[in-house]
Amino acid sequence: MTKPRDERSGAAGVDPEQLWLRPAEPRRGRRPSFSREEIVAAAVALADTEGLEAVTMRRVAAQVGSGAMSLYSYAPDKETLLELMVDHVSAELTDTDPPSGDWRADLKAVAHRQRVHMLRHRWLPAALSTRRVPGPHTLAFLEHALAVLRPTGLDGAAKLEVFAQLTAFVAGQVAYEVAQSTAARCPDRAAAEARYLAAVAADGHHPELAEALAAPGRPLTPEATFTRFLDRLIDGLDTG
Amino acid sequence: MTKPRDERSGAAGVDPEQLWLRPAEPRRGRRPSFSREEIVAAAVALADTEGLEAVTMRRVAAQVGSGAMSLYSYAPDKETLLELMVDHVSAELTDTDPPSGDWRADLKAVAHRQRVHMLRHRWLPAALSTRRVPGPHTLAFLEHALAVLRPTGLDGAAKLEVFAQLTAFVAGQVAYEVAQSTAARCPDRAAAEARYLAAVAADGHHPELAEALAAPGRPLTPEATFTRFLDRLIDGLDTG
DNA sequence: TCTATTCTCGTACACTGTACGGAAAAGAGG
DNA sequence: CCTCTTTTCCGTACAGTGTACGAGAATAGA
Repeated sequence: MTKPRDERSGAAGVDPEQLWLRPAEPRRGRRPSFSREEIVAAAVALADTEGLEAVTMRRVAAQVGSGAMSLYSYAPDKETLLELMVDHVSAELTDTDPPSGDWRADLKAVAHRQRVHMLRHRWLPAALSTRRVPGPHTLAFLEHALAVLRPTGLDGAAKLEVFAQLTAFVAGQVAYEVAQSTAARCPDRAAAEARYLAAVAADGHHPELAEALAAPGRPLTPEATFTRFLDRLIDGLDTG
Repeated sequence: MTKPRDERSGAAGVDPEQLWLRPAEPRRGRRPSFSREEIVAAAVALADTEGLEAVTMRRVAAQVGSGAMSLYSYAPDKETLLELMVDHVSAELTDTDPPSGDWRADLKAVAHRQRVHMLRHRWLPAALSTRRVPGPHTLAFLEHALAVLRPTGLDGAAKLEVFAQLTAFVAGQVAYEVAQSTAARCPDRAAAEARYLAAVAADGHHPELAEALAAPGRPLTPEATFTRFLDRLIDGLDTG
């Protein structure tokens, strides 16, 4: 990792006008051998199957059959490639029904779509955790969410805030859910952790933990927990 | 980055029993020149002032005045050092009053403490996003949270779930809040983004966005938004 | 003093993002 | 046709990463 970019430690990112409102075609010079779409799709495929840490410039390039440095003709840096990836998969969210009028139900549906979307692309919560400029597909989905929120009568800033916070909420829940499920996939690690917690509970200084581990209750499905939290959150939202 | 560890791609992490329940002292061989506490504190200081990406083995070592490889006598790898950092700062959360009996108020106080804690250590949301085994300080705070939840009558698994989800919620909100504030610190970037959004809004395909930007309403403070969401979440929680 | 054990840390290696610059390809103008 | 300009392609190089290895230093028990 090296960042000899001129940017000083403040914020990063590329001019969104140059990125998303591209000047179409320069019609001069060598024709590109690849498309941005193709490269971003390869990066997404890599992240989907092997995780975000497998997305390196060299591996993406190998996937599309180019040299590593060629990618820099399509995205100015890796950070931007990640932004493109996020917007690329957001295209899966843009086939939306018009709002039904019951904004709470519609908003819950929005959140559920986001959840299954993030579960399909498990790297999304991590990729969303840094600030990004919304691309066209993200904006299309935002447009839908704003339409859903229209009956609330909230003002502009409040509607945007609700959408952002809801997305952060879903990302947090999915990140936790994904962490849980990958931890459970490794039984000896899980067993070691259980032994450790049992040892802590047995030391006498953690009576509440001891009791919680002793009386576990029936196991909860992540989806049910998500739905319960989400319902509480949205049912309680003030209108106007 | 290289991970020639024997672990196969499944899960990572170190045996928590060996990590947290350490055998005290071996009383043989060369005496350690540093303490784990000292090293972890240096890493935390680095993360607090320069961000998580400044926490490299070499920089931490330089901070405590050792060679980079010496750190591996105190933590088996960087991942573990991060776990130690998380638990280290969690010590700031362990001076808790006993539950008042009003569990909703107590739980809101827990979340607010977590929020200011994460705002003090802005790298925490990112560090928490991967699965970690709770260390002693984290367990002490968990013990408090479980005590707070006692009046709810929830079973063990449900109480643990509520705590985990609440933590994920707070982390998500704080991550968003931090991203917002660092973006606002760079005025030309913010202006470029505003121009971009205005251009999108003006294209006629985003009427809701156009209206939201045109009627912004008065600006919201992050804390007020957090409180509103949190209250809705907790007031709506079912009891047992 | 010898030996076992532990910590210290210089060196080395595989890997990262990316600056640089030359070569290749394509259109425009002669 | 040749050039000029512009754009893409990509090999090479470099600074910086986590960490394996192993030689040396320090300490405790024999």
